[in-house]
Parts: sequence; structure tokens; C-alpha cells
Amino acid sequence: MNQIRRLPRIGDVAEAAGVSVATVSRALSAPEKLREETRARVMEAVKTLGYTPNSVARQLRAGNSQLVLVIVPRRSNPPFFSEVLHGIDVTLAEAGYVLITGYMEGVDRDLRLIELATSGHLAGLLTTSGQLPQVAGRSILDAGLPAVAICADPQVPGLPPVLLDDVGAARMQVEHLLDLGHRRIFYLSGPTGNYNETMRHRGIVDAMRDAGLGEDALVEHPGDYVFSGGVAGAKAYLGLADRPTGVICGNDESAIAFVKTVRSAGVKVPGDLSVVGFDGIEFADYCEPTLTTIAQPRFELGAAGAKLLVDLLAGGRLTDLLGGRDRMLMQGRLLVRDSTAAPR
Amino acid sequence: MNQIRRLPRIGDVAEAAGVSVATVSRALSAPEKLREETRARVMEAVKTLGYTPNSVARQLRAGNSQLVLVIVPRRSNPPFFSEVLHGIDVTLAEAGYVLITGYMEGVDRDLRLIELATSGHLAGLLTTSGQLPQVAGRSILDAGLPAVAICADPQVPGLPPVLLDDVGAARMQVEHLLDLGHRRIFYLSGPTGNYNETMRHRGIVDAMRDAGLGEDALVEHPGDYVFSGGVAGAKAYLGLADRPTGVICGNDESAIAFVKTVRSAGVKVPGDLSVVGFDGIEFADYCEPTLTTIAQPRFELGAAGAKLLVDLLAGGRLTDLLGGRDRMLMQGRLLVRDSTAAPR
DNA sequence: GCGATCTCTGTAATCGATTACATGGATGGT
DNA sequence: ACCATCCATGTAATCGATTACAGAGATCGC
Repeated sequence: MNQIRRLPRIGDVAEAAGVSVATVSRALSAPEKLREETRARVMEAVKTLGYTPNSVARQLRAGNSQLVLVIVPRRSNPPFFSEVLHGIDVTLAEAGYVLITGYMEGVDRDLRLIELATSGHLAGLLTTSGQLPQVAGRSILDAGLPAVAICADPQVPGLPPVLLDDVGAARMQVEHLLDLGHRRIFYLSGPTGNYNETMRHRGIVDAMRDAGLGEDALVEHPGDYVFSGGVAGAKAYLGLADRPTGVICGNDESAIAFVKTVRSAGVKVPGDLSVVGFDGIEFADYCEPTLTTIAQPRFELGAAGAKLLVDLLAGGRLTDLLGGRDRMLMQGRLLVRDSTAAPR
Repeated sequence: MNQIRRLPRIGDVAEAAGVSVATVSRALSAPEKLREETRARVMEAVKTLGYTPNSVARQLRAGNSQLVLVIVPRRSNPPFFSEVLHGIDVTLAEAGYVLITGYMEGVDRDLRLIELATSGHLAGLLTTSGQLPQVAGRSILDAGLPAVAICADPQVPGLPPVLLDDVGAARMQVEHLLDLGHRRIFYLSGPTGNYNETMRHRGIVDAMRDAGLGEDALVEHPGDYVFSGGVAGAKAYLGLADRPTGVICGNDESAIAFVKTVRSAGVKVPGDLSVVGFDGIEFADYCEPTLTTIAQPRFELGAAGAKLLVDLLAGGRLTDLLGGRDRMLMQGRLLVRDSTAAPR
């Protein structure tokens, strides 16, 4: 049903070349074991028939796969993750692996991912989500696949994360605003409980404390990294009696919606209010005004995470690969643009 | 190497339940053939051991796969395609299939996709690219997999496309500007040769002609659907001696960059100039001014394309499924926002 | 009471590759 | 001339499931 036309098998090639199937197999995977002339004859037949090994059969016998599953939350900031996936894809391709994207959302869906992981199809696992598929007591980790987390930390032993130094990046956001002369900051956070959010929150609080500012200098409002949360955050901000002049948003998407909303209400950015975003997506350079933000090395985060998994699959030991640490941290970069200025 | 821990096999379950492997297999895939008591005993053992069938082995024997490959150009408008992929994913999941995303870019990469297609892993193929992987005389279609194109038309017999009615949508763009009173239009196109571009261009030219406007009423500039092309298009526009008051951009991304650039040069939108985009991505509602655009039913396009493939895999005949036509067309919707107004 | 029929379960072939082991022919040393 | 060695290739077991076919009991009709 699936195949319209019957594909050639190894036996067909063997017959055409007048050799055994073992010889065909060797011609493809261990050519040095064959006489040059035999090998040439086999390759000729391979070409004529257009033969490609059935990797399902190969995988069943050899027990190893070329497929790596990347778990991506379904609603996950496409402009950001597309670049991370690009880095993953390029790195896996170089190492001979193929990327499978698995979108995670509901319980049913997650069960499917768990089954895929335990199905024998996969060589390894990457996750960009801190929450892993876990249904009815079964976890995706039960499959025992080598795994790496990218831009997320599921906090599972043996599942090393490759992360941005969120604490340091958040400090940079605060210090930038303080350097400009702002003394009170409104923080539109990410989702409560989210790992990145927790770290960034810590960086902000630390930086405020180090600057000698009291608790009332920081006004927090819970957000969720999406447009609608940016709008809601802006409305909350506009409702404040005594508005801080500095605003830090959990990511660029919510920052862009925040700015749009306060401007509609007549608030000038950066005149009345300076806004700093997080992520460094391309749109942040085309909104009005262009957004000061933290650029994450998105491609590099993906590439480093994929490289770590590839090394793990090649038999590397985690402690060696991470130099004894339990995670890999990369640095963000502050991009100063038009949404921040000294307060009036 | 891949598996850290040995996963239970069907034989282990059979032993634990005191039955044969055939009985275990039947308990899972044809429970009605078993006595209730036997089935219960087997399921008990399955649960205790945490057994999941190895689908590589199943696939080898049964010859059918649950995996569908979606080919996505690597640099492809993430805010747009993420929603299309969402529609595909939901639909495939409902039908019991798993989505694999294959990013297409270079020649090497494409060879990998071709090999994946001929490897026996896949049930079917979806493409969101008009150009299909084709390396050294081998095409990805050689695998003989059922395939459907979404938002693209490779113009290959037997590969039905599910598309937006680009011609009609482009007419809507023109008619909107003409209705407002604009008489000359600057068109920042998509990449030359691109299928969508060809259709939209036709719609624009037709609409202008139908309105009785001459050839000099349309000024065309080649674009490429990305930010940088929008900036370049804006510079070209600014350099014109006699600037049209209406602008149509190939997509939202380039429209947003276009607007940003002309505004930096002091041109007022929509005061001096009205701009219409294409796609209806979320950002179009958060830029300054909000962008009048054509909303594509992105989720629905993905879902319809996936549904068509699922029906094809179930043995449906193409002519029946398409009602005798050779393609499936969906309609765009004009979203009138703040970037368009009557000319001064 | 005995064969026919039906229900349930087991035996073994099969999917398409990989690979340990066997084999046969060539080479070479004594 | 004979045996050891080596190289190239073939034979057949194997991976883990599915399923056609066979066989063993149970049920039933006459």
C-alpha cells in the first residue's frame, strides 16, 4: 500500500552482479574487504538498479539508528527556535544523523512521542522543553536514550543542559537600565516555574540588590512570553499609580506587544519609558522603536547541544565532554538600540 | 551503544505470561481473537515489564510505516510555516502518523533526504517547497511514496498541491488600494520563478488591467520575501522620481521592513503611502502602523494537505479526493488595518 | 458415540539487511 | 610435494516483530 513500486532489494543486486548478498553488503559498508574488480561489478549493479539499502532492516539487525528526535513545545516562539533548530540540524547532518522534530503539546501527543522513543527508531533525544513527555507513569526517558537539553533544563540526572547564562544576561539588562539612570524597574516575567524565568528573575533581583536598590524599586508582573501577555502586562503597567521608567520584558515577543500597547496609550518610548527585551529575534530590529535586547547565540546553542549528543552517541563520557561541570553555559550579548535612553 | 538498558522483547512478555509470542502479538493488535482471560494475563505482563513493541521490527515485517516526512526549506518564514506545520502535525497525529521535519538546503543535505525517503522508514511525503531534492539524477520521488505539496506547486504529475488562491488574493490587494483611490502601485515581488510569486503577479496584472489602468500604473521591483529584501525594495522606491502612493509587498516580513525603512526616511505611512502585505503573521498586528494584509488560512492549509495525504495512504484515489480537479485551492482574507488609507 | 465445526493457541516462515563462521583457491616456505 | 597461511567470497544465523497454517480441545448434531 505504501510503496507504489517495488524497490530493489539486496538480493536483486546480488543476482545482477552474480555474487552473494554478503558481498553486496560488504561492497557498501566495508569495500576494503573486497577485490577491486568484484566491488566495481557490485557498484555497477547498485547503480543500474538504483538500489538503496532498506535502513529499517539495517537498523533492526545492527541495532543503531541515524534518527535523533528533537522535542519542541508546539507553541514556542518560532522566530527564536527556528534558528536553534537550524544549528541542531546542521550539526547532526555533519555527523550523519537525521533530525526529527516532535511537537509536544497535549497528553495524547506526548504518549505518541514516548512510543516513538521506545520504538527502536531513535539514536538519541534532544529537548528544548523543560517538561518532558510523561504519561501514566511512563516517561520518555524510560527508553534509555542518550539525551541532551537545549535552552531548557529538565533537571534530570544524566540529561545535561546546554543553556544561556540567563542570570548573567538578566544582570546585563538591569545594569544597562541603571547605567542610563533609571532607578525603578517594571519586570514583565516569563511563565512562573519556567527554568529560564527562574534564572532571569534571580539575575534581576541580584543585580538590583548589588546596586543597593530596595525591594520597592522592582515591580513584577507575571507574563508568558507571548504577544497577548505583552499586551496584558502593558495594561497592568499603565494602571500603576507611580510608573517605573525602566521595563524589562521576558522576551522580545512580549516586549514588542508591550511597547505597541503603551504607545497606543500615548506613552513615549524611550521618552517616558525604556524597554529591554530578550532573545534578539530579527523582528526586534524592525519594530518601532527598534528594541534594545539580549541577543542569544541561537544557532550556536543548537549546534553545541547537538554536538554534545553526537559525542555522547560516539561513546564519549559526559564528565569528560563537559569538563567536569554539569552543564554548558553560553553568554548573551546586549544589543543597545532605540527603545532605551536616559529617563527624562 | 544506543540503548543503555536492554528493552523487553515480545519473547520476554510471552515467557512472563506463559504463552507464545504469537499470542502476545495478537493481544496487542487483534485482541478479539483471544479469550478474555488470556488477553488479561498478557496485558498484565506487558504492563509489568513496560513492554513497547519495537516498531522497527514491526515495520520491516508489516511493510508499513507511521512516519511522514515534511520537507521545509531551511530559510522559510518561520512565523508563517510554524502554523502550517501545526496544522499538519495535528492532522497526522489524529490519523496515527508521526511527523518528521526535514530541512532542505544544500545539495548534500538533499541527498540525505532522498536516502531517507528510499530507506523504507516513511509512509508518505509532504513538501512545502516547490523545488524537490534532486541530486545526481536521483529524485526524492523515485522512492515512489505518496506525496502532497502544501503552499507550493512542484508541478509534478501525481503530486497534488494544496494552495492558497494566490491570484484571487493578489486581486484583493489591488482592489483594496484602488478602492481607496490609489492609481499607481509599486509592487515589491517575491523571488522570480517562485510559484506563489508567479500567481500573485498574475493576479495583480489582471486586476490592474480589469480596472483599465495602463502598464505605467504598475512599478515592479524584485524582492525575496525577507527583511533585507524589504529594505532594498524601500530604497529603490525612495529613489523613484514619481512615487506611486500604493505599495504591495510579496509578504509581511518584507512589508514590515519596507515600512520601517521608508518611515526612517520621513515618509508617512499611510499618509504619503499605503502598504499591503501578504500572509497575516502575528507580527503584522504589532508593527507600526499595523499592517493591512492578506490572511492565509495557515493552519487549515497544513491540515487539508495532511488530510489529503492520509486519505491517499488509506487507499483513496486522487481524482475522487480532489473531486476531479488537479489541486485544492483555499481562499485568503483581506485584513484592513492602519497601513492603508486614501491618498492625500 | 463419533465426525464436523469452531475456538483458541502454538509453530515456524518471513520481512531485508548484517556478520560470524565456513570454505575454497592461491601463495609460499621447506 | 605438502602443509600452513591468507585472502576473497559464500552460507546461514540473527535482529524482533507479524501471520499463515497447523493442531488441540470443546461443542454439537444426529
